[in-house]
Amino acid sequence: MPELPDVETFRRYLDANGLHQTIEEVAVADERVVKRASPAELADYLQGHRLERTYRRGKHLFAALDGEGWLELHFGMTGYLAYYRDPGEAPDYGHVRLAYANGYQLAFVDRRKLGYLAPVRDLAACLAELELGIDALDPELDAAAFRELAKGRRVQVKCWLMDQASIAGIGNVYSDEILFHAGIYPRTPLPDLDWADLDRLHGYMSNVLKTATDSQVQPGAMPGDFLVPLRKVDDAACPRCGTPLAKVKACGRTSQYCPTCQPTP
DNA sequence: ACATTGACCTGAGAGC
DNA sequence: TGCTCTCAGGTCAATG
Repeated sequence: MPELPDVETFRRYLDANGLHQTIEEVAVADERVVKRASPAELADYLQGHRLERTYRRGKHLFAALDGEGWLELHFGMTGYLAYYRDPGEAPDYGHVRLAYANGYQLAFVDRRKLGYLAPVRDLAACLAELELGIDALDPELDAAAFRELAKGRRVQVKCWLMDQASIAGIGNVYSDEILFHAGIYPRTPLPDLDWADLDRLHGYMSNVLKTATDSQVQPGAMPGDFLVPLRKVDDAACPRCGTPLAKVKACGRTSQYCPTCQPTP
């Protein structure tokens, strides 16, 4: 799940549920999802404090502690948050749990353990170290800035969209979605796109990411011309033209596309 | 520079 | 039913 729309949805979930309450206890069931600290250090870092506000850059989520410091949350491929009171509701694979003073728990759930939590003492330094580019939905990333970022790059367009150091937040699923709406074949070299192509791509990037976020990343709530709900459907047809969708490897990832709407150059 | 592959992890789903 | 195989929405390092 966790591309920009997913992480933005998690951010709103955390805003609605996990802020402004004192963390009484931190339980780490698997230390592999704790980075840059031992489980004891993380517990020490959080206990007695509150999370006060959130910040998201690309696929990375940060929660500010009261006083100094932040908590970083990265969701890997299978991570999400669960806030609950009844222990019977505790999800499987909740590798880290924050127990709040109000009796609720916030679990960091990650079946494959490719995500992590980490204490962050200096947010600016952390962002620099992660080498994250501008957030894909940052208002400053207008069409002109988008063209500027593409300048000089010779990668395939899908690789570029997924390059977190260039633009942060787009992964395999939403790069496919964006390229589908823009009518661009995923393996097209970036230099083959003209300004009109890049402007169109930029427009659909914003549009697709906002639309997916608005639908809270529920495939059933997305517009009828979205590919996301068709990802795991065998023999799916293009929602626009009915051509059977095809798959191709790009950037080492399986990419779904419509051979008619996204012709190979 | 760029593309590809394997590793990190582990479960879900397909095929036998 | 149970076993084996392949694949999965993210990154990173190593290799061509």
